[in-house]
Amino acid sequence: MGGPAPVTPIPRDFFARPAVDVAPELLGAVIEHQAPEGLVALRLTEVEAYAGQADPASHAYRGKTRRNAVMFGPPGHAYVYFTYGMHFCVNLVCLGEGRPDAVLLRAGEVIEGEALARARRATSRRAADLASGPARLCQALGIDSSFNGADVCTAGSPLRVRADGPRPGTTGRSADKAKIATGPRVGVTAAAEVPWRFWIEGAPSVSAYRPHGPRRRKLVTP
DNA sequence: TGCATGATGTTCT
DNA sequence: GAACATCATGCAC
Repeated sequence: MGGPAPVTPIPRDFFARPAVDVAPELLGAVIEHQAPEGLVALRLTEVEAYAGQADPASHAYRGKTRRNAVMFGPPGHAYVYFTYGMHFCVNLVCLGEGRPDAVLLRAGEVIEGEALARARRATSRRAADLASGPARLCQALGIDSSFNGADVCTAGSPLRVRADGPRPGTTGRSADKAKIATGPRVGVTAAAEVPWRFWIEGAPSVSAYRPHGPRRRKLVTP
């Protein structure tokens, strides 16, 4: 008795749809990681949809590989990948049944466990920067490759996603009332014209879109 | 305040 | 061998 409050994750059916439909509805939802050292929960403020094998920017575009195998599995699981030699990013698998849609979690605001999130991200001075970016979000939550394939729809799972219920006594910003904006995805060159990035208008944790120029390769003269 | 660049390793061609 | 769904830093103004 008197244990932690029961957690009701979002039902798996919610994810059994195209990522483009799921992504905007995930804004305002809460992802939380119950680690041995504590709990960190954050409200999602920025996501991107990746439309499986029809989307040139998707990791699943070229078919199933060892890395993206989780995307081809059942919906409601986490697809965690390692990139740029030092960062993790996390997606939530949608559709399923061999249709590898996914939603990339790009940013969120910490609503529980801020002390732990700050400890994990010593470089962040501002609270809004704790999970402002896909790799920062993973770092704040303590997500690494061991969470690849984790089920986020099970109450007992250390990593789960729940809808943001009404929160009496707070400002209660929710996706229902907040304005949702859309735009091009960040850091992808393929299908750059598709506005499949969704964020909560005005959320301080959302990083501004940087139309960064082409990355100049290191000039190597053999 | 804003941009240019190095760090660093896995994956795929 | 090259690309990569990035981040933090350093320097110019």
